[in-house]
Amino acid sequence: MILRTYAPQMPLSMFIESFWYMQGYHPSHSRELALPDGSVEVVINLGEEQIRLFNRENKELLLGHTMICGPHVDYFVIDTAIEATTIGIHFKPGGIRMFMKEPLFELLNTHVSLDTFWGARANELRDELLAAQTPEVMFRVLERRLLSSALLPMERNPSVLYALKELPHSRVSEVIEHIGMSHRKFNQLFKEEIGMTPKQFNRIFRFQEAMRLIGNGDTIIWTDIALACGYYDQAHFIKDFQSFSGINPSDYRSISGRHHNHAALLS
DNA sequence: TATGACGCTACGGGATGCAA
DNA sequence: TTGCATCCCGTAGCGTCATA
Repeated sequence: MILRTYAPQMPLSMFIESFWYMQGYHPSHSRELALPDGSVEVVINLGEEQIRLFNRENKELLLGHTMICGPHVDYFVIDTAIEATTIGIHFKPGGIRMFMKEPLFELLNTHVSLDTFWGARANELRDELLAAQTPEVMFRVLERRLLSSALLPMERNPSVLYALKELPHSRVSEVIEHIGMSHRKFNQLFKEEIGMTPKQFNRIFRFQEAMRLIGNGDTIIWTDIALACGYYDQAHFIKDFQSFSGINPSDYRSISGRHHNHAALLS
């Protein structure tokens, strides 16, 4: 399998975590659990077949060759059999707002074809990527295309940036009080920019932190993981983990895959 | 259009039980 | 002892409505 990643330069780095390219990923399992991380991803399939996913209710979603994976607080399932060659843009929380006018909460827990928002530009981008010879050239194509389509001025809302920094270890009410907005106004702004409520973001961040610790640890003591991530105890940690992933932490540890946000489904 | 008041819901704190 | 599951209760978070 070939996997390449690239972190774009300023000013794109304010909005985008990384570009990635994957070729020849043929795992033994046919489906993969994708766990919520609160961010948005654009995925472009460079192969022939359409992108195929399944939501939490196991409902099939066929999405053509390009899609936006909206901010998720739910898990979904990827059909790995058709994911032969793909390239993607991993946005920072709320980062995609620089490239679309619509409020991000419309994309919560959804996948939509990229052309819904980008029109003909979506297919033009895919055509240009198909013509590129190497992943490095593709990354430059993405960089150039995104820079030319960004909404100006390229800057982020300071209140939302402050909240993103503080929410993981502060109460929502404290953050809102410091910003000096009414809770309703701030929640509306946060949902438009990030796609979910401040509390949902807080919980997702903690869930992500737990998965990172599980991935890094040789011997796992679940109580330690729970406390380190800010859960009151192991019981609440498990409950939260199941609500976000549909599986319990020990199962996750035994099936976690190519990335801590992905886990192989064996049946 | 923004905000205060209010009520509902979901989450967090705490306790406990069961199985391996 | 550890991991998982469930329950109860108080309250933070969030949505709705009325009002300025």
